[in-house]
Amino acid sequence: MEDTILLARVPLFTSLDPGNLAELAGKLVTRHYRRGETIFHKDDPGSTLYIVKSGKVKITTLSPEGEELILALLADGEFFGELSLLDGRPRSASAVAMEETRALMLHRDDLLSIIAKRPELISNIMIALGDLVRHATILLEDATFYDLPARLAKRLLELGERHGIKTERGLEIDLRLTQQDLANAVGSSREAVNKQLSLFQDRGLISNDKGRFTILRPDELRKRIY
Amino acid sequence: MEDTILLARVPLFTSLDPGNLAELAGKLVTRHYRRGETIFHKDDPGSTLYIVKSGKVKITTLSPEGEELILALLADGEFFGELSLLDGRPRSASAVAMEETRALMLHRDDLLSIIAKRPELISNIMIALGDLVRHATILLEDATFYDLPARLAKRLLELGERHGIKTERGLEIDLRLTQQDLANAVGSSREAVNKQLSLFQDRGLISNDKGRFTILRPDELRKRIY
DNA sequence: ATCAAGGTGTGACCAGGTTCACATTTTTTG
DNA sequence: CAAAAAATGTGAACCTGGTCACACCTTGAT
Repeated sequence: MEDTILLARVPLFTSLDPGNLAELAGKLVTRHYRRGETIFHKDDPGSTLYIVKSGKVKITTLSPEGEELILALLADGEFFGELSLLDGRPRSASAVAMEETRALMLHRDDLLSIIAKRPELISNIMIALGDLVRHATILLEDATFYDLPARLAKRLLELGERHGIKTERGLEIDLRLTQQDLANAVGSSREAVNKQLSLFQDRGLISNDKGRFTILRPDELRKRIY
Repeated sequence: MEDTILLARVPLFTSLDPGNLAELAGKLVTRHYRRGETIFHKDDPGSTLYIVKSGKVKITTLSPEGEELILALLADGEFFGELSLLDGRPRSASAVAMEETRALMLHRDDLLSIIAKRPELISNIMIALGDLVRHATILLEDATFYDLPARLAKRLLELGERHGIKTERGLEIDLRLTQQDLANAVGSSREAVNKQLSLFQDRGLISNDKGRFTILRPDELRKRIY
């Protein structure tokens, strides 16, 4: 079963052996989402964890006026929704499919029953929650300490590390991102991001082909961060 | 033992019975910190959780240029340092005593041995970590969506809820805060905060007596948030 | 009680970024 | 494939906050 292979690559489940993985895989259901479809809404109750099989998902919150803030961008092999599963509180953010997406759903009870068998899992879970705290803290630091060029450079580099594919030309970010998406990911306006991207492009630091960015000179981009 | 009484009020340990609490209390050591003393530094390794017995503690990070960002302000009965204890990674922020402070120290192994006896604790722990994620996310939303007057009003109201003492005049925040502290807590400059505080004061929303703020009209302050 | 260090109040100036307003191009979908 | 919807590029005007520069208070140490 291919799901077993996917699960084996999920950091949460590294400590499981093939038998556990197969058992776990047996409990999972795959769901499909269309481009733009909301997987769950902020403030909804929910106790499911999702593992992306294919496609891309953004984790977002909205301001009172409806502006979007992107907290994370996820691709296959990555998971989300763990927070509400673990602490039992409502969703802290929304999850939206950015393209046709398939995801495995894991329910709280199924996770708990695996934990009962393999308590070592708890340490992976702590690390996963810790990552959420640490990531959110870094985003906050970025927002308060850095100006737009720095934040944009930093975010592009992070996306390159997380979603990058090495090509002859550089590191291609394997996501289709609009300028509005990028603006929502750095907490700025679409226009300002457009102008800053043009500057980066003019200087040959990045290139863009129909929403796919390539980082041409990571070293130069990194210099813009301070 | 008075420590047992303190422990009983810590949310992490609500599910423990008096026997467990007494046993736990036996393992704890009290440490003293002077005003301004650093309890731990960001990026240090560390696996201790601290419970404030008396005094006030701020949790901070620094920008490359040395500007401070205050992530949280803690008073007695509150705990900090749980993140590194739980995920084993270095400290994600620093902790500094804002005044003469006493805190109980709990080591990872001691917590683990209690968990082994009372596994229900794990759910409290998940909630504690979840709170960290949710709090950091809200700070990020504030930073990206709200302007200075709104952030300042919001932070003052939050401090009132968390550290407030009801008096005849209003809700007094039981912390001595400089304008610089407040600026660091809302990600702004000391001067801008000074001016905005003056406006709030002129309109009778708050008052300040030697670093102790009182919220006189919470309803009016709340209106400034949008 | 004195003086240094730290905190506060305030104005002038400046800059990064927002908002608005379009023209143009690209992508999606019926 | 055509029309509609989204996304991009760019300039002008505005404005919130940051920085700088001081004067004036408080507070804390000795």
